[in-house]
Amino acid sequence: MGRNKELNQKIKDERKEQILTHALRLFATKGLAATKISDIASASSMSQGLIYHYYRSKEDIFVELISGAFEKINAASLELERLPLSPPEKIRLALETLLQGLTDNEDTGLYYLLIAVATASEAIPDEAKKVISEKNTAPYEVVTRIIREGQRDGSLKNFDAEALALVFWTSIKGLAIHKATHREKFKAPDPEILLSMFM
Amino acid sequence: MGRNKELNQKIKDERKEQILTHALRLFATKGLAATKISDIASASSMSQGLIYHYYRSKEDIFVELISGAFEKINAASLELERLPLSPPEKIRLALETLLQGLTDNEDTGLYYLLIAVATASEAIPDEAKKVISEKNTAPYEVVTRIIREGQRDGSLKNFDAEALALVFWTSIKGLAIHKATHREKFKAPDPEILLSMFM
DNA sequence: GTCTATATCCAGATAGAC
DNA sequence: GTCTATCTGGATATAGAC
Repeated sequence: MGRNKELNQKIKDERKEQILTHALRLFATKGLAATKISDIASASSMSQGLIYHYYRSKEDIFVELISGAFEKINAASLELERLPLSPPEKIRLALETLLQGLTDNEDTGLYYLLIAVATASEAIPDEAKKVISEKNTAPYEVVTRIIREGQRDGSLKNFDAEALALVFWTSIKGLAIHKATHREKFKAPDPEILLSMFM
Repeated sequence: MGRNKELNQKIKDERKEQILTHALRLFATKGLAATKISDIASASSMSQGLIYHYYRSKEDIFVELISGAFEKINAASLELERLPLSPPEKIRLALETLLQGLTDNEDTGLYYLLIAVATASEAIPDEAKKVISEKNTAPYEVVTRIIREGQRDGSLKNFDAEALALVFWTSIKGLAIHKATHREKFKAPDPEILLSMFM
């Protein structure tokens, strides 16, 4: 009996994962309001009603995705900060990884797109707004700290650190958005271009 | 009678302009699907039904705005190109003007935001997609040409010109999107930061 | 030209059979 | 757990009075 419960739970989790994967793509490319539950259902090869067996509402799915996106990005940011690398090396690694993620068509790109689209829109659930306002600052702060450190030892340019961090992230988001429409045609720019703002 | 007709036409045009102004702000901040006709109506201080006296549908308004946005931006791009300035001066002027427009809360910023949001979303009318695919490339091409010219005379850095133009515009759009959520708190970065990618 | 009232449609969410 | 059928609400768009 305990075994069955465990197995059922696992199946349930997989189902939820499946829904999330397809919802991510749809929300990121069409937005929350324009994505219908039936879109998510048919993308996930299940009936429209079945979605409600796993999630209470469309907004629930959206909020879970937003939370997950920030968790991943924030975890990656903190991980980057703790690597045994010099500030310029950290910035270079971050840019290379992010740009590579965009060209490789990884979910990463979709997460950035989702966040970009979500932060840009006022038409999102209050809970999503709360998540954004709570978790959106961490990546900016991490990059700001790395830049400050590099400026202290003279290895990074002396622009205002917060402004540089802002440009860092908004450039990535801008590229993610551009990629959304140009899918196969999209070619990420040479990381050296963006790097030249920092070093 | 001719006079009356003229006057009526003028009033009608003003009404339409009024609707467009408010629709621009709403579409740019909430997106097409999440913006209700009643939102536009109440923002424009008129009844919901009256909108249909001026426009056939919500999508019509959207398409007209998108077209107008591209016309303005494309005209500004071509104008920039024809100014009697050196390539680095043109790039500098463009960045300064664009960033200034963002901080000054001008409609310009909303136009960029609208375009960024619209190009990012698949959930827009087919006619809007057509307009985008036809008119979106001009600003990229103008910037590419300016960069090439600057590279020939050695006044601009030798990165791939198209990649540079891509970063130019996606950075601006990324900042426009960021500004959308941070309204009053938003402070545009020093143009020199972005400029350091070019010269 | 402008409003109010309403027809129509469509999407979110629920109920209940299997 | 999954489906089909249905309820319900809300938004687009229209009709008709003033």
